[in-house]
Amino acid sequence: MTDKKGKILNAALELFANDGYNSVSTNRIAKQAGVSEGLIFKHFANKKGLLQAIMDDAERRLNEVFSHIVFETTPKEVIRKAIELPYSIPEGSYDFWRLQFKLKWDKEYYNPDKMKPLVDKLTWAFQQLQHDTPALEAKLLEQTIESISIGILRDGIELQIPFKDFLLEKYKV
Amino acid sequence: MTDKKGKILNAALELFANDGYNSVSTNRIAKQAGVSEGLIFKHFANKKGLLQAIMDDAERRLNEVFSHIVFETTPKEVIRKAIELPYSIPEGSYDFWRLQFKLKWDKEYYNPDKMKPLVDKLTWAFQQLQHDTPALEAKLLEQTIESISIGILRDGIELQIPFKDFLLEKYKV
DNA sequence: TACTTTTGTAAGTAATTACTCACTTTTTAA
DNA sequence: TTAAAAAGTGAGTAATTACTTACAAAAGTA
Repeated sequence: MTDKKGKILNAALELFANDGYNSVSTNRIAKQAGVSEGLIFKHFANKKGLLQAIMDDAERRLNEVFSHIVFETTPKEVIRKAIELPYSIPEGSYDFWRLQFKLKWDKEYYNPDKMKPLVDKLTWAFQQLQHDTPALEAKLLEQTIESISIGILRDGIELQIPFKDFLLEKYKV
Repeated sequence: MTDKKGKILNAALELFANDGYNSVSTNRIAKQAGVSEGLIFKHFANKKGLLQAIMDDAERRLNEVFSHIVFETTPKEVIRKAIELPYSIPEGSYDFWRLQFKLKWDKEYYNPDKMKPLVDKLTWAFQQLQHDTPALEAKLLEQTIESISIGILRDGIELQIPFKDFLLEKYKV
């Protein structure tokens, strides 16, 4: 039980995240995973299927992340947890999330509705707090959270730390 | 004087912006440009040199864009013009700017200092306006402007229109 | 004019690509 | 225990890749 399928997935994830899907050959994935190239095609129909397997995980993980916020009942807690979101990404999953953001530039995988549960909940929160344009406030905060996430995934968390308290104070949460 | 060099550059720009550098073959570029593949290598040392030629243009264009803001003398005008920046991107140059944002995920071309002139000027503006943490305010606004730009380049300007007045009002400019 | 340089082409090239196939080893289950 | 299924290998393959080269047309220049 050496879980070579898992080794392939991990190798592909790391390489795709760092160099991009098209820059990574199946040969390189096999070498990094320590398996024969043929095995990749036993477990996944083709190279795209390998990427798809990674992407299938993404929706699950994203909803898991959102669930902590969506089930929150007080508006201020919703906003606070949303701001804290990027800072709670485990370092071990940086590759995974960096790949997700990278693929947002890929027509095939870009889906603007992925963030909808978060935006909807934020809209609700700003509505509760009597904001004039809750939908715009929500979208703005979502974009800010995404920007911070991108900063963390690209340059590490240190540079983004000051933003946390700055935002918590700005939104008074 | 058919300017085949220009045709190559335009074809490469469009294809790189839409499909990504690594997904586009020199063969495809030549076909799109209506030239022989060999001519690409007469004008540009190699495929990377072709991308580099496009990138060389970027710094010039970015500084040109920033110059309108940097020479502004009143803080409110600086902030207002910064917010209006994404909305003034000419449609004809969407491919160009989309490629720039896409390449931010590429270690070879990512340079966090590219936005420094804008951030510096915004910091100055918030300082003039007596903000407690002008550097953080500036970085936040810069990120917002980037997010809006990305939204425009990816999905078109319509969805981002409401943000313009929303932000101008929020920043009271 | 003549000659040199630049611009252009078309047919190559070796290397790499995603993927297949014949085969062996290991695991599962009746 | 045994047979079938699954996991795994390594040597293929045709197509595509970035790039070269030999040569022709056009443009610049004396």
